[in-house]
Amino acid sequence: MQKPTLRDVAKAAGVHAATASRALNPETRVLVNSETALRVLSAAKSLGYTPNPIARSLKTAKSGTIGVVLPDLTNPLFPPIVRGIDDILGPAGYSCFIVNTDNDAEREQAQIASLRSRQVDGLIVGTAWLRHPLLTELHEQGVKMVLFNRRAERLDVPTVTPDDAAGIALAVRHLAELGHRRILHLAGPPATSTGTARAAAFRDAVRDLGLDDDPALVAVCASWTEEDGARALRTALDSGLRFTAVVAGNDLIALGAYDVFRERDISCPEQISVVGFNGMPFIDKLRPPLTTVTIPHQQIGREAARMLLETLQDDTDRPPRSVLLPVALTVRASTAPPAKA
Amino acid sequence: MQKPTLRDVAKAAGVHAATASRALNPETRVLVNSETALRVLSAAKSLGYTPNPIARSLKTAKSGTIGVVLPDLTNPLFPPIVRGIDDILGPAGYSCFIVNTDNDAEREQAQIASLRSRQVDGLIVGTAWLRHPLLTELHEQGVKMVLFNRRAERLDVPTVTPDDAAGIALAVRHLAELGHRRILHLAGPPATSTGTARAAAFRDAVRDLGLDDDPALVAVCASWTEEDGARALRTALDSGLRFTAVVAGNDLIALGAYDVFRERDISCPEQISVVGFNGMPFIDKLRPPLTTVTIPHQQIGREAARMLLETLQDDTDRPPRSVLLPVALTVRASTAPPAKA
DNA sequence: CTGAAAGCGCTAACAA
DNA sequence: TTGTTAGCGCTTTCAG
Repeated sequence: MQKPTLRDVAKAAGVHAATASRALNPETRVLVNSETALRVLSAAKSLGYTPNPIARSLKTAKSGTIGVVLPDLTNPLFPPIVRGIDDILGPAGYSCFIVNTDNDAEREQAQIASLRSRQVDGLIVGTAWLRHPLLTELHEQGVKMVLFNRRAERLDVPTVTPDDAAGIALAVRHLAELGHRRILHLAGPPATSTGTARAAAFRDAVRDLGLDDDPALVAVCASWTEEDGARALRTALDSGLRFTAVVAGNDLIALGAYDVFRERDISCPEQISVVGFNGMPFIDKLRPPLTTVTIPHQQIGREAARMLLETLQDDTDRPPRSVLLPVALTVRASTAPPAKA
Repeated sequence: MQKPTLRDVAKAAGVHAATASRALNPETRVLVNSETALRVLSAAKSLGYTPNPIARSLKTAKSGTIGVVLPDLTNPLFPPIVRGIDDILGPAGYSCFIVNTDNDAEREQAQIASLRSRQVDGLIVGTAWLRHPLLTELHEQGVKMVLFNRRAERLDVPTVTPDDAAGIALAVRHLAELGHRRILHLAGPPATSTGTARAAAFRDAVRDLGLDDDPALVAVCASWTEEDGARALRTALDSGLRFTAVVAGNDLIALGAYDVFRERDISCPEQISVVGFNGMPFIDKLRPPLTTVTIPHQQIGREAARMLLETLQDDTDRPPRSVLLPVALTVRASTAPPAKA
């Protein structure tokens, strides 16, 4: 037995396919006699009819699918965000394609091309660079999109990010209150908004609190990874720079710091304190449990999804609003007062 | 300017749409004069033509999409598997929809229904229960699927799992060699193949090695979570049961054990050793770093994807083969010789 | 080897 | 309020 089609339902209800279509679609149901509609609905139910979204898409030029563009799903930051996205998009009738760019521009281009060829209705993008020609071009072509986590310059699209500045301020204040005066910032790549925003916020906080404002106390990591975090910290240590605490650009960089501590027999927090950023799952179980700035992962996903839905809904090109989500400092055992020198 | 269609390409190449279609499709290209084909190809390239998979799907009744069914993407076990799946399916021209069931039968049914309505060509399922009426029914309806991680009874579909028995044997032998004789197994739910297989393997290993074979030394967890792992361990401890080591059904259960150790000031590995299962990301950074049975996550995904592709290819209902992937014991600091009593 | 024609399942004018 | 008609973009017989 074949899967029943709209025509089968129509025949069973004794109406034309068009009428059945109208009756089945909540939007257009008002156009149809309610008795007829009921007849169609019950016919559909008894046949076990489910509409074929492919056929609908072909007609309407809307696929009911969304592309989610990530650097790497394997980064524990993203799964909760993806869940958040799905929590909103699923009930709204959309499904997601997830692609990984591995921070590679070419791969990103290919992946997004593939998404577009699948006729996704919109994009939720977590891979933005400050300068991002590809995204700019897509936006100019009218591709609907929302950015999350990172922003892009000169790209007027809705954006959902954690409150980077507030988070860093919390971290620095916490360390200052513990008595630290020389704090190293392991900054993320300056090509990302999160990298620059957090670094800027760090300098601001240091000045506001009257701590040692030494430019050497900002070390830049080439990527948001353990490896590059470790590398930057090693360089700082080797240069003879003195500091008693580290504010890492994110949790992975903080993990890189942990690796260096182990290599060099530095005890944390006794010799050096560390604060992370993001509140990745399971970092409460590390050795030592990581003090970090917790961001609302799921909520970032939900908010981004909601904004995309809005964007898809009204065609009015009203100025995109952007959202800063509140963060909180979660104090654990990786921070303590500095050792009395 | 509109996106170019096949007809545009055909017109530009001075041929009929049908010919263009044949030329563009590698499968049918042989049917067409190679000069003509070249003309079509170059026309396509210069117009920037990309085929519309929706239209193709409508005609061919194949969507080029696959459904991936997980308990919860947020469980760190799954992202690497999903990457593995994608690594194979992407280049083969497929895209994935990922759904989360949250171990809820109703939700699973709804999610799979949604996948089917999107006309997915096949399913890669990581949520199998030993008795799984829904999957059985789908299989009877001819839905193509591959199971991974967990198996289902009386369901003749290809399956990719880690070698549970070998892994548990490695874990038990390791502990035995350290000198442990009374080992507690925190078993996963017996409704899952992994739960029963690992528990059975545990009893076998204990007997083979001549360790204390006390039935009380297998405690069953209600789910594969930290909470239920902790709960089971607390009960065992409260009952006065004596043991010097724990083989956890998986890493999350092992994490639950860690929580109990902290609650009760039990030091690991000095008082109790622990071995996990799965080799989740980041467990090397726990306190203490977890000794665990490492499974080849990405490879599980890749293998499952490959098997699904095979299944989709030949319609011959040849008996499904199943694959056991090799595992390895990764020894870290959560295991040590038992304290001299 | 290529063209003509039909149709996948649905929706959106337009007419009645 | 309902039916008629046409067509989304592609593939696939069937002729030629």
